[in-house]
This record gives sequence, structure tokens and C-alpha cells, in this order.
Amino acid sequence: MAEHASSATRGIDRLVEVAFNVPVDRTFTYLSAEGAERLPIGSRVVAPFGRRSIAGFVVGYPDAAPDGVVLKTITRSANELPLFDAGFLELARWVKRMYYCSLGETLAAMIPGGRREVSLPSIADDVAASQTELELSAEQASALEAVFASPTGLYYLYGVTGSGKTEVFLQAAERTIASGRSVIYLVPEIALTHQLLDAVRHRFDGRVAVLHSRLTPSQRLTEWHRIRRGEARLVVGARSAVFAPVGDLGLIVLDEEHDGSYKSGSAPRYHARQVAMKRVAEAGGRMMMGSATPSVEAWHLMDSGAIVRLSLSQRLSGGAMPSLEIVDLKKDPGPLSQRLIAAMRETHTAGRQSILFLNRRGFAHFFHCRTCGYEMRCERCSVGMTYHKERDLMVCHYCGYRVRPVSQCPECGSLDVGYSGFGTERIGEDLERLFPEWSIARLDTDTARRRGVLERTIEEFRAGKIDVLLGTQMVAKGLNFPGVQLVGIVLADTGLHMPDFRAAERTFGLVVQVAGRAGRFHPDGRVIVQTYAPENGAIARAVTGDLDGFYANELAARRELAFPPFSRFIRMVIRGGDRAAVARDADELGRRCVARLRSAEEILGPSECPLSVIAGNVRHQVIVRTNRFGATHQELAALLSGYTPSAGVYAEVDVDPVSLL
DNA sequence: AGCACGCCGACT
DNA sequence: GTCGGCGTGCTC
Repeated sequence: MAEHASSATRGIDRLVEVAFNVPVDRTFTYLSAEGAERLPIGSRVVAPFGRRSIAGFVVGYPDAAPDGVVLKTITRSANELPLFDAGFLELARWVKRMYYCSLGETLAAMIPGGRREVSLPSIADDVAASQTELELSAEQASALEAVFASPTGLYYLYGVTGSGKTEVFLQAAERTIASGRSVIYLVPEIALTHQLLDAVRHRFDGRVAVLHSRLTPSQRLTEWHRIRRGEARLVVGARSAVFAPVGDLGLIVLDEEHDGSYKSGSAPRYHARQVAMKRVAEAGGRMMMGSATPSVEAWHLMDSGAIVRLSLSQRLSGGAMPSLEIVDLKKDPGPLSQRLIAAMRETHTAGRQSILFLNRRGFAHFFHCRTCGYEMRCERCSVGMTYHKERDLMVCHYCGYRVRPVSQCPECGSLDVGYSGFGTERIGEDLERLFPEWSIARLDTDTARRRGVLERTIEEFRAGKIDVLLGTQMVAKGLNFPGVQLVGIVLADTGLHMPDFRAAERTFGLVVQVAGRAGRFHPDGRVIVQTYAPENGAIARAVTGDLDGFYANELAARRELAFPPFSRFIRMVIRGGDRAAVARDADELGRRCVARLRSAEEILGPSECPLSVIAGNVRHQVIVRTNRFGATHQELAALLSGYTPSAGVYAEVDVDPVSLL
């Protein structure tokens, strides 16, 4: 008692540890308001910080005040329940450590930013999706049984589009919830469609919380508290939903596991798959991944047995695998080959629909001078400018910089200039000219910019009011249209020549995924793949459906180069406006890495990034390759804690980078 | 990251 | 003479 009294007089009882969303790898000690209850872990508070007042999170109770500073007092605590508990905080500390950022930055990324709860948008009544459990095929049923044969483990539903992965996921979720535990169901943002949401809302009624991008921060907060209260037992959402504060986590579903959007592009640069694995391991739950085109890493883990491979080989609902044909654009020139045009005519005559896919926006990708070789590049980035005809602008797709098009070379004045490298806008124009009497719709971020266009176009296409749907990624993922017979990939090579070791994997995955859009509901689906590189292994194997061959070949190549999954990368990008300062800092960081990362296999660089300038920032990189990740990670943490770049220079650390551009 | 304080050029 | 450029330093 005496002890308690004396500590109270010294104010120990009032000390709270607060984490702020600032890139400073430490927390700060405050006094809670006099006479107030001690603030619980997970409280959001507002406190004076420097010369401003900002929100932070209570993360602990120091048992001593720091030396030499006058403590400030918490201004107020948000009038709400704590946002997280000790277990959640442990997860945040793990993420912070793994991805090298501050605790406050991590918590800010894990927790919705809303300040007050609000009512949620009402659910649409017009539901076409299946509302009841479907009968499982023998293959589906045995996959489900395999998952539930053990209380834990990592499983992979490997199966073509239309093989019924979703139904197995939903029934696994139902069984998990029935056993009293909770479920997190992750999908790429683009796959958060009405179809899926209607299905889960009707099957799981009031027990589901959906976290999608159209929610306001306040609406997210409302869902967050519903999850914390245990009201929602199934959480459906994109990447950040992996942090949903469910109690007694029994299952995480990670659909479309190969999708790059599971990796965060800003601090903390976490991968939802890694976080999910960590969470199920801690909770003693199961994890189910699924894709028709697993990442090479996941395939390797399946080969090794670390992930159980459950194959779904048959298409359901009368669908059959489409026929795939390759068109060599060197022999039947594009952008739209005679073969593809003929196939579109046949499809139209048969009263069916076509989808054309091209992963590049705009009209043309290069403006160049045939006299002096000039090529128009962005002033602020090291990439070419794309011509957008409708807007009559040259646009940089990295930073948005735009300039007026010119009709003569800005360097030598020659009039012998031209555009090359077609995008969706150009193909759209070609289609209008070729098929003037058809209804053609284009779907990319340029046309979908206006609100409602995306939904309306999809609806009209599904209703058969559109003959040809032309688009980028948007038309490639998650959408199923009963009337589609033909899918044309306008140029399969787009990502192939990127200076990135995952280029082949991405190209392969894209072709297989897009091809899966055809023949989903009919046995006569047809896919035409146009390419300048028909002999390329990734494209050839995608077209022949030789998935085993692709993975075996790709893994052999990665093993040869000692690239992931046979090693791990940690990438550091040093960027800033001052070229000399960036080069100097990158050299210094590289030297320190060589000296101190004794466990690393190799230090690559420092060198210029392939995209050497973005938005006026010069970019250099150091890539660490290691077979002893734990040791290297620890050595790097020590190194970074004593490293401060020059003013105006920033170092970004990316663990297991997805892109090396 | 903010937001200050800090020292050198073109304006009422 | 001031207003203001953004360099660098700190935040309990």
C-alpha cells in the first residue's frame, strides 16, 4: 500500500506509452490526465507532440519516466472502446520488426482511421447469387475433408477458373464458424464484386463484416467494432483485412494467392500472405489459399509439402476448358491479326460475345523521331510518355505529368516522327472502324474514372447489350460472363521484357487467368493469344496449358540463379532530388551492408534502379540476397538503427519485394 | 512525416 | 528595410 502511494505521488501510475504515425522508430511517454482512469492498451488518444497535437495509440505502461524530459499530458482520449488488445499489439510488433518501420506507422496501417462510428450502407435486395450451399463434387468434397482432417495447416486449392474453389471456401468458412471460431476471407480488391458480396451476405447474414474500398473511414470503424465485439464472425476484405481483430481465428482464406496486390506498396510493406501465415500459426488455425496460377513460391512450398496441394481439375456447371490458339504477330501482323478479326466475326455471327484484353492504357506508348532517334520521355521520370488521343495529351503513367503532343521532333525539328506501341484506346478505335455496326465498350482506368461507368458497363455486357468488351486488368479478373465465347489477348508480351525476375511468372499467370474467362459456361470457349514471342516458354506453356512444365522450368531457373524461393531478397531504395547526394548515400549504405551483413549471400549494387527517376526523385538500390533470412534481417535491423541518410534523401526498405523496378 | 527555427534574394 | 525560399533538427 505504501509502495503504491509513493509511486502514485511520483506519477508512475499515470505513465502511458504512446505510438504515433511518424517514421520515428520509437514510442513516447506521457502522463494520463490527473484523476482519470488509466487508459487501456489500444486506446486512441490525442496528445501534444512537438508543436502540434496529434492522435496516437496507447501501447504500454512504462515503469519509469525517461530521463531529462518534462512529460506532457494526454489531451484527451477518443470516446470509444479500445481498438485493439495485447494480442493484436503483439502482431503489430511482429509486422513492425519484419518490415522495418515504426510501431505507430504499423498500427495506423492496421486500424481504420475513422473517428466516429456511423450507420452502414444498406444491402441491395436484388440478389442473383446462390444463397444456399451447393452440392459439392467428389473432388471438392474430398478437398474440404482434407482441410478438416487436421485442426491446423496450410492448404492450397489449385484449380482452373470455374472449378468451384469459392464454394469450398464458403463451406469451410461455414464449418469453422459452426465450430465457434472466426474466419478471415481475403480477396484482391478488384475481386470484391457484388457477386461475392451478395453471396456472403446472404449465406452469412448478420455474421459477416465486409471491408471494401468504397467504405468511408467511419464505416470501416463501425465494421471494426462489430468484429471486435464478436458480432461479425466472417470478415471479407482486401489486403488490410488480414489484420481484422477477430477473436479465436480458425481459418484464413486467401483467394487468388498469386495476386500482387497482397503486397503493400507503402510502409509497412507487408505481404498479406506472410501475415496470414503468422496469424494462423499463432492462433492454431487453418489457412486455405487458392488460384489457378499459384505464385512460384507457393508452388515450391507445395512441392516440399509445407503447403498441402488440393487439386480441383474439373470445371463445373457444364463448362469445359477453352481451346487456345497462338497467333504469331510477325506472320499475321497486329495490332489485330486477321485470325483474331475472323474469330470475332464468327463469334458475333453465333450471337455470342468477345472480350479483348490488353494490359496497356492510352493510344500509343512511344513518340519518336526517325531522323535523330529522339524519344519523348517524362521530364520527371525515366519512362516514355503515352499518347492519349481522346484527351490529346502525352501522359506519364508513373507521375501523371502531361504535355501537349507535338508534330515535329523537339530535338532536331524533323517532321519524320511517329507513334508506336498501341494501347487500349487505339484498339478501341480500330474496333469501331472494323465493326461499325457493333456495340463496343472499353474498360480501363481512363473510362472507369467516372463513377458508375464500371458497374454499368459490366451490367450491360452481362445483359448482352455489348458485343465486345475491351479492357485492361479490370476485365481479366473475377468477372464471369455467361455469353462470352471468345477471349483475345491482344499482346501477351507486354510484361515479358521487364528487367524483373518475376516477368515470366507474371506473363504466364496473366495469359492463363485471362484465358479462364472463356468458355466458363459453354463447352465451345475459344482463346486467341497474340504475341511476337510464340517460342517464349512462359507464353507457349500458358497456351498449351502445361502448368507443371512452366513451374518446373521456372523453379529450375530460379534455383540456378539462387533467386526466390531459393533465397530471399531485402531491397533498399535510396531516393531523393539531389543526384549526387543519393549516389553518395547509396554508396555509403552499400559499404555498410558489405561490412555488417555477414550472413548475407550477396550484396547487389548499389546501382541505379531500372526506373532510375520517378516524379523527380533519383533512385538507387541495394539488394541483399540471403539464405539465412533471420540472421541477415537482424543484422540489417542493427545497421539501419544507426543509419540516417542525408537531408532530403530517403531510404525505403522492402522485405521480399514483389517488383524490382 | 510535420512543423519549427534558421540564414540569404526580390518586393511593398 | 521586410517577406519568404526551403535546409536541418526534434518530437515524451
